[in-house]
Amino acid sequence: MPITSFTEENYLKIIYKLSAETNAEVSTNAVAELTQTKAASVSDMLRKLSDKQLVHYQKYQGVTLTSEGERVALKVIRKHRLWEVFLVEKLGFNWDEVHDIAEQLEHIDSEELVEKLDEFLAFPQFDPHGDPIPDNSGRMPELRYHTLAEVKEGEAVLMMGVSEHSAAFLQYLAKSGVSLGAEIRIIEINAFDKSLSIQVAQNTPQFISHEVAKNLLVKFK
Amino acid sequence: MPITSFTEENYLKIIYKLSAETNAEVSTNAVAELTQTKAASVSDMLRKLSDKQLVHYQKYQGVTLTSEGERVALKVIRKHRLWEVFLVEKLGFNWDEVHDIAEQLEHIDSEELVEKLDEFLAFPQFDPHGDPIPDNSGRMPELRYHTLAEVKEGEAVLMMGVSEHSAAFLQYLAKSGVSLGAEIRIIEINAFDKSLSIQVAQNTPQFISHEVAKNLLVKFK
DNA sequence: ATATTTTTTTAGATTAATCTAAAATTTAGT
DNA sequence: ACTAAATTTTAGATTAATCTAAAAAAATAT
Ligand SMILES: [Mn+2]
Ligand SMILES: [Mn+2]
Ligand SMILES: [Mn+2]
Ligand SMILES: [Mn+2]
Repeated sequence: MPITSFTEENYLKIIYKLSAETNAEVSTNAVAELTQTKAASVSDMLRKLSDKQLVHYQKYQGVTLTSEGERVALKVIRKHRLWEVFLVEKLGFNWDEVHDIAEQLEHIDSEELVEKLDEFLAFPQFDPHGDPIPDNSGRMPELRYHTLAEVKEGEAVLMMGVSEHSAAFLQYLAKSGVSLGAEIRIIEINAFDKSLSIQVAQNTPQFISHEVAKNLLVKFK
Repeated sequence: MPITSFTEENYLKIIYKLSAETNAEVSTNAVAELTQTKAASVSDMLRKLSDKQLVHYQKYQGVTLTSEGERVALKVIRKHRLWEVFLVEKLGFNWDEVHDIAEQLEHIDSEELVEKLDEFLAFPQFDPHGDPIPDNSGRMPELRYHTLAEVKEGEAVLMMGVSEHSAAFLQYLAKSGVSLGAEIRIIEINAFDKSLSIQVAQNTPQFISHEVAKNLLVKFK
């Protein structure tokens, strides 16, 4: 009954994300990697989404969303992030446990449900990972955060989000006391491997790798 | 990843319901009517469910659930009813608006989600239509309610549920002030067509048809 | 500029769930 | 007990989403 299948919605969401990262046409292989399918399957699906006017697609030239495709993608992302807030705020899940469940809930088809859920959650602006939640017309703030890897010695910033969403990474952060809104001060940066000593809130300083720092989104106070 | 598809789950739920009503083998046509498919499609699916050991099925002899099939069906019914409670109690939906949404939510696959939802709702025993919610091992109370059509003139009963779940019927009841727990007194029964005059709580008496009375589940005080 | 490598598309199958039309079986009516 | 009617199953297609292998196109490297 909905116009788009679960599968089509997942493709649109992935094309949206890749396209937002690069601001360019998305390659068949890039989509195949994220959908966990083969390039041949992606080619088939792109032709189909193109027939439905959800993507602009020229053979061998990559794919971008049409405005209708983007509208659908943003609706799915809105639902995904609202459900994540519900799971964490209301049901008590940890932020590393909600992704797979939200991956299912994002396809539930009911406008009224989304609007009532939004209201029940008091119209949250961000999901548990700091990602902005599109409003019901698809708008969301352009966030211009920095990564912790860009911050200089001695400076203090606020933790605003993550750019890596794996459970392993999120669990590691939780164990390290790094949560949304926490203050992080750079004590020292190792000149050799760019690893850092940081202080989270008033805790004792700890070491983190450059790799970790690159995936932490922060803003200056 | 789950062992059963949405489609298979819907078939199992329907076989469970038909089989609970009649205490006998369920016919192919009966399943076809509720799944909104053709008998040929049902035959195919029954063979498949039988291969998966979820139903006992002998060609031309009807179908019943195996204990594993019943376990799966009860899990789906548990989820359906818990989500309905959530939609009504937490999100403010009316009891006639929740069925189609729960029909989707019942297939979300996460044990932890169901258990946390149950806890969040304070372990409800009944859904918004008075139907009992199976516990996490599939047990639910055998309810021996009567229909309002069996009650005699002058007697008063408590409204406990409905056996018809259409939006039209539920909206009609809501407009008539008939909700779960309400006291209903039979003022008069028309000897010709068995229509009744009833008083709900302290409201002014009103007429309802025998057909309506047959679909109201009540218990004596 | 041509050859090699990489990427992408097409061709041809497969699986799940459905359909229509025809055949088989069961049930019901005399 | 037969015959007719109803029910159920099978045969053969169709659609969505996927795959592997082969062909085509684009990108890269000498
Ligand atoms: Mn998804
Ligand atoms: Mn998130
Ligand atoms: Mn369902
Ligand atoms: Mn219900």
